[in-house]
Order: sequence, then C-alpha cells, then structure tokens
Amino acid sequence: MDSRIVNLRSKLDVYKAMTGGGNLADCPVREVIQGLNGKWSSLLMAALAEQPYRFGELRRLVPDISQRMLTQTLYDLQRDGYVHREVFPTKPPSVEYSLTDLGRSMFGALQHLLQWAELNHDAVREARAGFDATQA
Amino acid sequence: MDSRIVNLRSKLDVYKAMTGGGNLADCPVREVIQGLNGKWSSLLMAALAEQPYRFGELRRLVPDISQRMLTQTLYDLQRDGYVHREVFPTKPPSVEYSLTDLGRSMFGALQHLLQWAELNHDAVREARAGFDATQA
DNA sequence: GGGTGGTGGTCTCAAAAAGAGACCAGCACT
DNA sequence: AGTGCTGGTCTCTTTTTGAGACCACCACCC
Repeated sequence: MDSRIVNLRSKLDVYKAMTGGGNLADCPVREVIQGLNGKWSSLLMAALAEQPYRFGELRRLVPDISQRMLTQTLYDLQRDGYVHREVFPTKPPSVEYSLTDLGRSMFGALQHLLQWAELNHDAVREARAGFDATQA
Repeated sequence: MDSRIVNLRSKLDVYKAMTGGGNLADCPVREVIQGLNGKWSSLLMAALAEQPYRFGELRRLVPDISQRMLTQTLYDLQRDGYVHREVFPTKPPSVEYSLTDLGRSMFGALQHLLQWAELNHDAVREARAGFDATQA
C-alpha cells in the first residue's frame, strides 16, 4: 500500500478502460473517442440532435465548414453508426441526415461536456489569457 | 408553428450554445471543445485524473505518444487551465503535472463520454464493420 | 432551346498539424 | 571517462485539413 490509494474508483476505471488494461495500443475506447475528435463531429452531432437536416441545410447552418469536410465528417459519423443517411428520389435527389438510436445515446453523453463548456468557457478563457500573459 | 416543434429543449440549448446564437464563427463553446479535440488530450486527462504524474512517467504510460506531442498537449492543457505544472529543483529537475480544480471539473463532464465509449464500443465496432461490408 | 439556379457531391492543390527520431545540457553514479 | 536519467527542442516526413474549382442532373423561365 503506497500513497496511490485511490478514492476515485470510477475515474480509475475510466483510465483503465482507455488504456485497455495495459493494452494501450488497440484500445476500443480510444478508437471510439478518436471518431469524435474531429473538428466538426460534435458540432454536427449537436445540429442533428436538434432535428434531421439535409446536406445543403447543414452547409448553410455551418458556414465555415468546407463541403469536403462536411461530406467526410458525415461519412465518418455514418460509418460509426451515429448518423443515418437517406436519399430521397426527388427531381434533384435530396439527402437527409438524422441521428440513429446509437447516435442519440452517444449525444446524451457528449451533451454533458458541451454543457460544461457552456457554463465554464469564461474560466477557460481567463486561464488562457492569464497563461499567455506570463509567457509574454 | 411548423414541424420544428422541439421537445428536447436541453439539446436545442446545447446546439444554440455551440452556434453562439447565430454567431457561429467565434463561439466560446466551440473554442473550449476544440481544446479537447486533440488526439491525446482526453487520454492524458484520464491519466492525470487518476494521480499526478511526471513527464517521463507519462511518456512510459503512453508509449505511442511522441515526446513532441506529449510536450505540446501538456502545454495546451496547462494553457487552458486544466493542468498544473510544477518544477521540483531536484538534481536533475523533475516536473510534475497534476489536474487543477478546473481540470477536475472538466473531467467530470468528459467522464460521461468515456464511460459511454466503454459501454458501447462494441456497438460502434459492429456498425463500422457492417458499414464497411456494404461499401466493399 | 439556352440561360440560371439548386441538388449533393468529387478532384486538385496548398497549408496546417502530427509523427519519427536525432540532438542537447546538466548532474549522479561508477 | 563513460553511462544513464532528467525534460525537453529541432528537423524532416507523412497525414490531415482547408479553399475552391468542377461535375451531372433536372426544373424553371422565357
């Protein structure tokens, strides 16, 4: 028994899960997190959690995303099972993206982080400003 | 009143927070999330949530991180106020990294996502495999 | 029938970020 | 004098991202 007695079992469990219990290289948790790490993933998830959107609607909704990254991010989210893509055979075929059950479930967890960010972005901004000041 | 009646107020709020209420370009929530988007940020946060670590310990703990990215990710986390860096004037100076209160607070939110990933990585893996099969 | 505009993309090329690995000063121990 | 550990930085290559042109299809409008 050393000083590493852990009173935060759940945190330790999470850490062990991320390290795959010693098998850190191909850890499933890291793979999943990696999929959400994209610059646009969480934003698109938040948008689609509100309601389904079509490709062009998303592009207008997020003006600073390039069409290339919108295509790719949606493809990745679809691949991981968070997003459903449905093509409607209208005159110019339209494509609708919506969350799957898995996507809604995942967003429930992601939401905690987004809400934290909403409540604490001032603290982060302050910390950043203070740090930059000392480094100047 | 159109079909967009929203029964998920909290989700909508999160979305609005991310979009900055129409000011999507410089939205504070996106800035914060961006800081956690790094490939190694969440892993290092999980490690430091368990206990403080020294630089070399972290390097050994996460063998597949390059020294360069370890330095940089820790710097970024410190800049955003999640991590405290303390230099001890030992013979070869040692450096200890630990979570700040802000860091612990943030990890509390991040943890939900990590736990979700731990519980659902099978579903994601399956979705991925199924999707890849249809694309082949 | 010839322009215009909206559909959802792909392709190419430049810029930014990440990874690999060499290198460094300082000191302790042998 | 050599070896090893400390916490880094520097340079080079590869991967990821961003900007923007291009595309086929069809509807609409004259």
